[in-house]
Amino acid sequence: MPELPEVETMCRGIACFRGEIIETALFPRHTRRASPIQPRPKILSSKLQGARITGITRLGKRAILSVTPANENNELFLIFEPRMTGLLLRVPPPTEKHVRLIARIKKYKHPLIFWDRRGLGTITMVDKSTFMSRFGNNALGPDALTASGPELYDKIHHSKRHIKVALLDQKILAGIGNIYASEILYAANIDPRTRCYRLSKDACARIASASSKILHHAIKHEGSSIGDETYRTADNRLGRYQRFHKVYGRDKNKCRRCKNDIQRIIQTQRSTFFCPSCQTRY
DNA sequence: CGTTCAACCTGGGCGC
DNA sequence: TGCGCCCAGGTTGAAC
Repeated sequence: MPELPEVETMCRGIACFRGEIIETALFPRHTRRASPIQPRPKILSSKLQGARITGITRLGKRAILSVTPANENNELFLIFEPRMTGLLLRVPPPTEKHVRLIARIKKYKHPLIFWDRRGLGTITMVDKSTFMSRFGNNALGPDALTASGPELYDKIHHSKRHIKVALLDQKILAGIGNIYASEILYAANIDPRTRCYRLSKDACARIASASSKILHHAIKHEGSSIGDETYRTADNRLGRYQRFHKVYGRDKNKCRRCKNDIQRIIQTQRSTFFCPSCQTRY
């Protein structure tokens, strides 16, 4: 679910907790352990108890809380990876059933909650050096909100992959997922099946600029909420950017620009939406 | 080497 | 109604 705009909105929604102290951290049910570096709930609880939240930032599609444990000076990083259905909430969750973390915050009536229906999301904690090696510039491309055309061109001009598939690769640009990849390519007038090496510097500049524009616009409208058990803001409201989608989920509808049919195709097992007449293939 | 694919999960929607 | 199947915003590591 959450891509860059949704995770950015979550981070802004819980920004009030910056500087505050975590009283207790409970893990009421299993949270998937996707990596051996992921500390067990017991360890997480003890590190978080009494810790101060010193920063709340987004890195690609992850939300990062910088925390300083009660009896330590070193800063640790608590990393939330929502994947498909994870939410960070500061109000009561949609159901109690899928609550994965309850962090009581001093001075606040409601705790910080990580809620995840499908349970594919992860919560991990690392020190600074592990953070840099796992999530630094080698592991992640430049942020899709601010990346430039030349940066994108450098990353992809040698590649045979379809541009849509490359945009989903977090090492190329960080933050783009399946919804915004389709929307960005529509805005840049580029067919998602175009091979990367065929894209000119100018075309890469159009993609970078469309990426920045669309993601900023989506943040302004607090992300995209589609379907029922869907993305919510930290105070449990729906996002509104789905109203602005030009192609995603609009197959069998008409292109708003040219009135031809929007098409849905499958690329590496995932849906891509585009307008064959507005988006040119190079 | 670059690229693709199955697996990780739950639950809603659909056809029979 | 109910069952089985398909599908969904992401990431990873194994397989090709």
